[in-house]
Amino acid sequence: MTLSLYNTLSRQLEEFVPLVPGKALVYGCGPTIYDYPHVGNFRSFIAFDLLHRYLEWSGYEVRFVNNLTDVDDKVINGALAEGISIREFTAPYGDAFLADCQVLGIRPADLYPKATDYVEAMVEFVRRLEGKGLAYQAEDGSVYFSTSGFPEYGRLSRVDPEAIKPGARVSMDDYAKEDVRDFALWKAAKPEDEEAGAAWDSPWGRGRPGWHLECSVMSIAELGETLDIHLGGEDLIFPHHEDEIAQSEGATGKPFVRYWLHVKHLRLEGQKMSKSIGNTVSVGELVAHGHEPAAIRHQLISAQYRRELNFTMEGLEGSAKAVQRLLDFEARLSQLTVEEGAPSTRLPELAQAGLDRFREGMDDDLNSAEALAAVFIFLNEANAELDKVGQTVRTSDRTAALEALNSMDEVLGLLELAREAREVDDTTGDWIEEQIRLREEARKGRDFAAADAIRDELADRGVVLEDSPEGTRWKVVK
RNA sequence: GGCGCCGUAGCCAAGUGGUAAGGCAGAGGUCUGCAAAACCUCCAUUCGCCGGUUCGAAUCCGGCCGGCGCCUCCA
Repeated sequence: MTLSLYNTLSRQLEEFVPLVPGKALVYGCGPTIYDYPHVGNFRSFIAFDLLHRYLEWSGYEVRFVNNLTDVDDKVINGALAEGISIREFTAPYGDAFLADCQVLGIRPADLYPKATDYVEAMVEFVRRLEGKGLAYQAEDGSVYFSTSGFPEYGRLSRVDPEAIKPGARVSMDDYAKEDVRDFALWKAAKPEDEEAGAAWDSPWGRGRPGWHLECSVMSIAELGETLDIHLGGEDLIFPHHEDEIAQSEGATGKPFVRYWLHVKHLRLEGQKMSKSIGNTVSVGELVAHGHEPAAIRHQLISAQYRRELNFTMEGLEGSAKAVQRLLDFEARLSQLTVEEGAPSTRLPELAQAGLDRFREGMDDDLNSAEALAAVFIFLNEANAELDKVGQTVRTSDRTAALEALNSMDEVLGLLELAREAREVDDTTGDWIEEQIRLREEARKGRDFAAADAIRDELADRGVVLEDSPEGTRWKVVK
């Protein structure tokens, strides 16, 4: 089996065949940093991360570029409102995005290009389009893409070019362009743009790049004229990605992107999450309310990226339990007693079956729900096997089980986050061990009230004790 | 109006022609001083509704009902 991806361009599942064998060039449309990101945004970025991780897991050499859009209308308006430059205005939002990425265990991209660092290349790009007769400067001083020169326009979004006519939703009044479908490549600077530090010199006078142009130029600059995979939220299909294709292919004459993947928007408690409804929730807010990052990540990957997913607080509680269960399973495996001569178990066979099922799920257009199920089926069967065979197993059996679990987690990224959240410093660890010793003495003296008091006190601090024939274990719970 | 998606148990969610994964919640049991963890058993004869195709459909086709997205800044 090989990886299949649903390509928005063909509206079909296609086998992933990269341009250069063994390598994958991936571009993710990142956030416009005009505000703090919310969990809805992170459904997309975690989907990007799943692809990033899975490609690497599958042996591809991946170059992953995730841009930050730091100049557009919203950025400029925000900067003006605060009386600062766009650079000052966007900095905290860009930092917040990267910080939340780290909180959720998103593997860093190879590069996070900012649009404002590529303005020269953007100007060059527009000149290139001009040279091909695909760009014109209108009376308002802005430069537009000439859609009529690109017959393929509309192929991605399947919008009928003829259907886009001036009407209720698209007004021609505000524009000097020749055709409603034409879009700005370069916007002539207004006094406000100058004030916000969002204007650059160009052959067409002072101005700033158009939003769609930014992604085309950054992706081509960093990945080449044809890239393998371009990611984004479903809202970007039209017009953003449609326009990217038109510009890019218009300029280069080459296919721009081989696979277009779009992530479905997240719902929150059954409702669309949006700033206008006022129901957005940030990662930081969730964490502040005691929800651990691993649980947030779990819920965000509990459905495949292309399916509807309803993010709920109830679901988050369930996700936290599921994460704890993974952790308990790992702890159980780690604490097994190993002995070379121990009887063989079904562990290696179960581990292999789990990995196979996991791969099958992920190969099927990154079906993370299926991949997650594979992990839990393995967990259930391995636990049952261990209940049967007891505490002592062969070294190779334990290793097979642990390696399978951790291998799957290299893609899911849940255990690594959960472990991190439960780290305890040595002093605290020693204190906990001492409490356990005191409790053990009380138990031996059959003073269960004293023993339970110690256990309760630890529980209040998030430390749960588990008695077993091998002694008392402790764990941190979230 | 145009393009598109979805409707599976209390909740979340796989499965897209061969007789319903997984997670959470719930009930009973084993283990335990009691717990915790784990395991065992149970928890949708049924997949929005109605027709059709088929030996066979949650899966294909048609109709209806319901929910949602994009078309406008939005991951």
